Amino acid sequence: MKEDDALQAALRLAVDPPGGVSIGALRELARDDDATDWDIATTAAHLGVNPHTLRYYERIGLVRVARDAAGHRRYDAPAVRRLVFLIRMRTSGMPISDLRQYVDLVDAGQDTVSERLDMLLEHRDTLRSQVAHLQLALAATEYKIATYQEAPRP
Amino acid sequence: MKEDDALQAALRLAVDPPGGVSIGALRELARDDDATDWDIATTAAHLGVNPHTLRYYERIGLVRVARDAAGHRRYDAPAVRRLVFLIRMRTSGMPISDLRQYVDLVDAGQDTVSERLDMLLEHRDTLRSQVAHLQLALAATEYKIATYQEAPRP
DNA sequence: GCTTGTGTTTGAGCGCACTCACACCTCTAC
DNA sequence: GTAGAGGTGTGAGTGCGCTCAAACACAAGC
Repeated sequence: MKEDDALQAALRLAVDPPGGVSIGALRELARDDDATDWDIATTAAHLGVNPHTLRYYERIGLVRVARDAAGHRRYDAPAVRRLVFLIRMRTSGMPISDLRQYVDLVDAGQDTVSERLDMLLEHRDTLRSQVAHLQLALAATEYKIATYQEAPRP
Repeated sequence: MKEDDALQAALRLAVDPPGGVSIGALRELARDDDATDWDIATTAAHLGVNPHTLRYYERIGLVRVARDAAGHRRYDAPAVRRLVFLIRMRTSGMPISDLRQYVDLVDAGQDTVSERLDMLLEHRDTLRSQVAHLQLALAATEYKIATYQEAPRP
């Protein structure tokens, strides 16, 4: 029981991150601005990815992107929102094949909602065990750091 | 001082993962049994990796492993402990090149302790921001799950 | 009008971390 | 003594997710 409290405390502390994701960018993205209309370089910069990656994602069918008169990509708010979601899933470990499957389900309409939900539930479980694994590694690393710091030669 | 107690507690508790690594195996590994003397298949099974991976790690110089009369690898407790450390670092995102560097420092003796410490500190920061990132993704996923679950068509 | 900058498509290339194929070896059990 | 399971070293192959190269198009500024 007090074991449990200590765990909670340890986890809460381990979670508190100096140097995480750019909050400003997230806020700006969440603003859901209907005036959003970015070129590929701007979009890539805001999302923190390579422009090549955005073209690649379009090429493999993860997003459809509008073009201007010159044939250049224009990213509006819905496109950016989808990309934010996709990139978040990707960078948290979901493979591209699953993302393909997911967007195919979305495109297939409302009757695929339960399948999508299943995918999300599964990804949630994956995320949870990833977090647990990383926290174990973090604790082990901190332990080793402590042994190095307290005794010059352990 | 209470830092230290918390660390001990965190370590002990963080080792207890819901849906994570095999506890039995960890306990067995932690037993630091001087009688440990496994063949490659047993070792791989306990560590949850492919035997090929263990040969690969040896090939690239991450570990040195003793042989029996037939030339077959025998993994004793120190070898297993090093592998546990290496695999933990790897599966928490440290690239092989960094592991190479780290073991080279270890092999170079005591005067490299501060460099090793720096590497560990850096990896700790990486781990912390990884955890933060995953928790953000987890929150986003749970939010989406909630929207799917509470309203049939959001 | 020509350079510079930014974009386009498509196919090819890359880096990482394994993972496998192959040819050979060495026990054990029958 | 021979089959079969499990090992060995080494070079090659694989899968993933980008990332780049090449050849071309347009638009603005000097």
